[in-house]
Amino acid sequence: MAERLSQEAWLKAGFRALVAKGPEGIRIEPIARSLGATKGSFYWHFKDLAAFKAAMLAYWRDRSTQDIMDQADRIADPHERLMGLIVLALSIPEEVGGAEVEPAIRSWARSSSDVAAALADVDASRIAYVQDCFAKLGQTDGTAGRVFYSAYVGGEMIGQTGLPQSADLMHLLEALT
Amino acid sequence: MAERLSQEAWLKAGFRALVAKGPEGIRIEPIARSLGATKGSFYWHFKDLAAFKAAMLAYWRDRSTQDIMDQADRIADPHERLMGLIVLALSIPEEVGGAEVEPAIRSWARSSSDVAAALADVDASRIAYVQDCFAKLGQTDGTAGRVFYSAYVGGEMIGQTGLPQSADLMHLLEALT
DNA sequence: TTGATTCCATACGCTTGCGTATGGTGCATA
DNA sequence: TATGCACCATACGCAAGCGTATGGAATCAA
Repeated sequence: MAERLSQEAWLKAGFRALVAKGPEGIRIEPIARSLGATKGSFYWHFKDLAAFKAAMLAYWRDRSTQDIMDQADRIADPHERLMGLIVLALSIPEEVGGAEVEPAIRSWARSSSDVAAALADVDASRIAYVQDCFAKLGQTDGTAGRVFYSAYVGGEMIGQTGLPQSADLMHLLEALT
Repeated sequence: MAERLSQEAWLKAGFRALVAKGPEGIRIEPIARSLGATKGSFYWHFKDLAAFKAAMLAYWRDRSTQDIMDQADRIADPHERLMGLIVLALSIPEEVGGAEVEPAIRSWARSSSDVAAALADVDASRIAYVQDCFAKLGQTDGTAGRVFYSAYVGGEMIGQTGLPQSADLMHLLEALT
């Protein structure tokens, strides 16, 4: 733990703290200790705590929206695409904190309007994307996408993970089409 | 704001702080200021911060589980009961903080294992109750209850409130039966 | 080798909140 | 009216974290 640290190493440690302790866990000195470093390193890489949090948000946003949709876009059939979306969304790589990150960010959004705004954007674009898939399947009333995405988010929040959740979502997908 | 304060007044102020600022908003001195009082009053009514948080948790737990189910139990028809449950769950009285309290508690659970345990219990008993209603409607595979409750929780977290959310849940109820 | 640059540790002052100790005020009861 | 108790304010020491200032080690260039 004594080697040089990069910005990204700090950011990942920030997400680890966020997941483990919640938004109030994002504190400079405890994170520094978890890295075997001190504040000196932090203030070299980031201006202050606000800049660090903004960098975390940008880091998460870049990797959790467009990436997944780009992958899903390669699946032609809308029904298959929705099923693929479930798998993709539930298998977030561990390097950005795994599936626990998103509920943690959803918590964080409650105490930061910046995070709330970013999350609202992400939610809206995801819902639009899912709704578009449902529209191609003949569901035009506009509720199916929201309901399906709500079930996904709710499953995340009640601690359901992995196979059981994707099975439930598959079941819901059948019921909605 | 200069009159005598009760335990309940402190608890309600605690929930207001929780909703407004998140779990880290539950701090003695800021809450005291919001009440126009000082720590002296707090430490008369509560042993310390941990006891205060435990009291908040008990307060919420008592009012958000059994109460709603008792009311719903008075509706005989399972289908009508599920629809009534939606209305009841989405119209939490403002005196305990309104519909915002539950997402806030869900956030809080991420940083406190006590809260997480209480919330898991509440979720489990609600899912069991909803699933029982679905069972009476012929849904015996056990996923409908979880899916329906997930959609409810997800709608809460996405920031959907009031009429739109209940309309979506009604729609889902039709699709699942 | 020497100088410059990058990266980090240490030390300091400041603020905020926790918990305690102690004194004061108003209301009840005798 | 006097006395006791319930309720609260004030003041203190303590700990933790933020941001800054400054010096030192490592690395690369010239």
